Amino acid sequence: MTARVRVFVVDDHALFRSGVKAEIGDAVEIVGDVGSVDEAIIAIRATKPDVVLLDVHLPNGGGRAILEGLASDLPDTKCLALSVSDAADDVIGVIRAGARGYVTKTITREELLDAIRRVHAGDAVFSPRLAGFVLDAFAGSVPVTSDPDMDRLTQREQEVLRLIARGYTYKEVAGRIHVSVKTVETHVSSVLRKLQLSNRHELTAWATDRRLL
Amino acid sequence: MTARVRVFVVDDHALFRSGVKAEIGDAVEIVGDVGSVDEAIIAIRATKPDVVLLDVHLPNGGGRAILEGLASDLPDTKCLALSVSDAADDVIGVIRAGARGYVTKTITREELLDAIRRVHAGDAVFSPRLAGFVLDAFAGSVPVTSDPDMDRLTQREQEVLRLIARGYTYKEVAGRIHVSVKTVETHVSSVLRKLQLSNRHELTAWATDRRLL
DNA sequence: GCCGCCATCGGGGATGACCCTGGTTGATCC
DNA sequence: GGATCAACCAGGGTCATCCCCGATGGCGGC
Repeated sequence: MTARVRVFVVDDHALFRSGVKAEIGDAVEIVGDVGSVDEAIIAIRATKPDVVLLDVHLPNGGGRAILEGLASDLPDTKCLALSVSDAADDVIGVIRAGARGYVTKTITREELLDAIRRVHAGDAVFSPRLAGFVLDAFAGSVPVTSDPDMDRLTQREQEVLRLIARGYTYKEVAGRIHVSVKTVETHVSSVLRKLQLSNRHELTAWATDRRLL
Repeated sequence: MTARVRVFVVDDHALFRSGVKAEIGDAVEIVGDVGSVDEAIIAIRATKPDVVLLDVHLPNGGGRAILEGLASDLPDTKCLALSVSDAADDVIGVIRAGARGYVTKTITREELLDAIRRVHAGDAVFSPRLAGFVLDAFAGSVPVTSDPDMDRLTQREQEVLRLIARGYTYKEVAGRIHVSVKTVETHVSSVLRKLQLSNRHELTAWATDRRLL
């Protein structure tokens, strides 16, 4: 560790930024810290830090807005998300936007320093429990079929549901499973009633939500 | 570590399997080891190990074939890929198929034991350098898109598009933007024509695809 | 043997979706 | 001043969607 890693801190709580500086300022070089999305994009472009510690929840778009604002302008600047949240959506969203790691604020000083060094070295760092979210989302992993709602549908109803949700008309579904349009209507009715939906658009949304397509 | 982790080893080189058993057999319980895809699927179903050490390159489909063969039958069995290859395609392929980690064979005994324990605990484990591949593929799988297609739509058309894609009826859209149903029809027609779509279902799919909702 | 559930099919009807051919207004550009 | 375009609106038609009422035959439980 000849040259200290140059770190930039983005968090809307000044107290938290002070804390970070006090805790790790001796081990890394804090080149700047701001509390808003707009300031962050400008200052990060200017200082070109090695690593950005990025709060996920910020006014005006959060950490994702910064990642998207920077786009891929700074290939040598890695972003490490640092958040109180361990919600899957937050993790996946910020990783999708380009963060190279995600750790929660419960992290210790040593763990944070290690995470910063590893991200700087090109590795990806996660609080262990969070990595699973990313893998699940990535594997497109879905199936885990135990769907109580889905189980209440008959085989035929599930078949029709899938086709309808993909946007086929009743006529097309009828042709595809070789029954009359009227039969398809009956099945769709049953599906809508059982799932307490009111039309095929809600059905599409329902299916998309569960990744049944 | 009261009960030892039950580990199954799949690798087409018997010598390597012997090596693994000799190295870590004292710290974990090796419940079986085989050298082919077919044997692996049968034996893993039978022994229900906690963790499967899985070689990526095997005759007849490799580690992916085993992951797909097991599907999600064994939710409590985690697979850790163990390979000589550090090629991005290998890493991504096997993770997509459902592996919970990927380490190279250059790993030390202690690191391997740690990886096994962490995978067993539900974490995801990577040789540091490889994690980047997964993130790249994941982030890259969704282009952030500034939309040339979208730009060809007028302001009003985009507004209508968003509402239609969310499943609102023409009447509801009309009420929401305070114009007549006929006007909505006109806008929808223009949108469908400009985007070369044939109905509102395709429009929903189009919008979902670009995450405009 | 009756009852319930499933899959199949039908008539009729109300409403929605989509297309076509029109029209008016206002802003902008040359 | 004419051309162009966005935004607005209308009539009329076809087909899709979704609901109401049925019906039949099969299959399994009690």
